[in-house]
Amino acid sequence: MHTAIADHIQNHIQPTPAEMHIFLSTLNEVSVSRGQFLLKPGTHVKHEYFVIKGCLKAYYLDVKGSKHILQFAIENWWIGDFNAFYNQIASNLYIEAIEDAQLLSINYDKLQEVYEQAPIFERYFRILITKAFISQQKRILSAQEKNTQDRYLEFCQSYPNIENRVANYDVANYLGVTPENLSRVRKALKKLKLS
Amino acid sequence: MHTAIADHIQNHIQPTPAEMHIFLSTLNEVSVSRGQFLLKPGTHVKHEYFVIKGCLKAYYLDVKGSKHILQFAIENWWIGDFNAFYNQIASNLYIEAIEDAQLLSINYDKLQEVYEQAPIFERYFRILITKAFISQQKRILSAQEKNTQDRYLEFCQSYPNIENRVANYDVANYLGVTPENLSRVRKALKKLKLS
DNA sequence: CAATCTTATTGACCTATATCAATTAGGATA
DNA sequence: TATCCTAATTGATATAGGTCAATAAGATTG
Repeated sequence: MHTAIADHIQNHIQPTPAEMHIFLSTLNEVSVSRGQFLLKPGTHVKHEYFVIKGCLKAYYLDVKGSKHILQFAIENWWIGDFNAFYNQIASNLYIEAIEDAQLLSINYDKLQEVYEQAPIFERYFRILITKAFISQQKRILSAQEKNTQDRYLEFCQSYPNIENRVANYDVANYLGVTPENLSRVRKALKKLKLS
Repeated sequence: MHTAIADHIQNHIQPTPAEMHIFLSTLNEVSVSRGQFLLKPGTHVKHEYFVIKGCLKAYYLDVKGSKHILQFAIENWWIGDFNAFYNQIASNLYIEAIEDAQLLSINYDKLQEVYEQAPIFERYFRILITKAFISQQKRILSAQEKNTQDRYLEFCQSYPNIENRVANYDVANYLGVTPENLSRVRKALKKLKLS
């Protein structure tokens, strides 16, 4: 039942069976249907989530009320409001299911206990956050040095088949451009492919 | 001599004196003068650096040869090519001293030993990278939702007094805008202050 | 299979920022 | 202090992408 996350863990660290058990026994199963929210702004963030099945997005609304997508998550990704979770403050994110989703949640207090009892999991999360940091850095750079077309192509490569799972307006939003602009870029790309 | 970093560590974790000793004894002192490089592209990255004194910038050149600044570092900041260090691959960054600088370096292999002998330091770096991740996320969002003027004001707040230590063209570069644009923004802000 | 609702596309126009080219202002150096 | 040299500013113009409004194309539902 927890094989997906056990595999994910073993791809990053080598815990003993006892340590693995300590971690896995803290997890809880959660399901959300398409359109439902795992988290809304103002909530005290007690959990982070590992995606077993489905697709979700994390976003917030800025002062002008515009939406900004921070992250998509599909199978084998962690999703959450890392800032609010880490600092144990109220969330300012929405996490919404784009498809019906099954997840595993980890509770903040229980995670602190895991860190005491099985410190190897400090390493697991250190590695995950390091990877997230690096890929986020690439996102900043990409936004600075590339135009919409190149960023869209890059996005399609790093999230393969995502086009079929995520609406174009959400992709546009993630890239920080308007749906209209993305539409024109996609049109230009189609033309290129044909010729 | 190592009090600055010992303080920094103690602000994040509570190691035993023995653990602290293990960590501190792996550090080496490094000095670079203004204009000199701590790291250049193509180098195998063996170290990350903690700034005791001075100011540095980390940047890279994109395919068109344009420069992009990823990070400034001043006293009590860590700086390095985290991607290359973590993955133990060749760097693609320049790290250059903007002021004469004194640093402490930590070696990759020695850090792995520290992790084995004093696992509490997994936590130290997990916390640091988490904070870096969060502040980087704010940088992405800021670039998406704000114009140059608001981003410049935000920058001045998060790096206080940096104006006196960093050239405007480097600030502009960090913000992802041209020096000309930043100059106009600064002019507009001066007018506002006067009236 | 209509009717309705949502998403995507297209067109016309606008704006923030980039680009290119001078010019000015400060620091460093002789 | 005069001379360089680099950084900052200013002006004129170009452009990618935004905004607003109108269709068109898919989905979804009764």
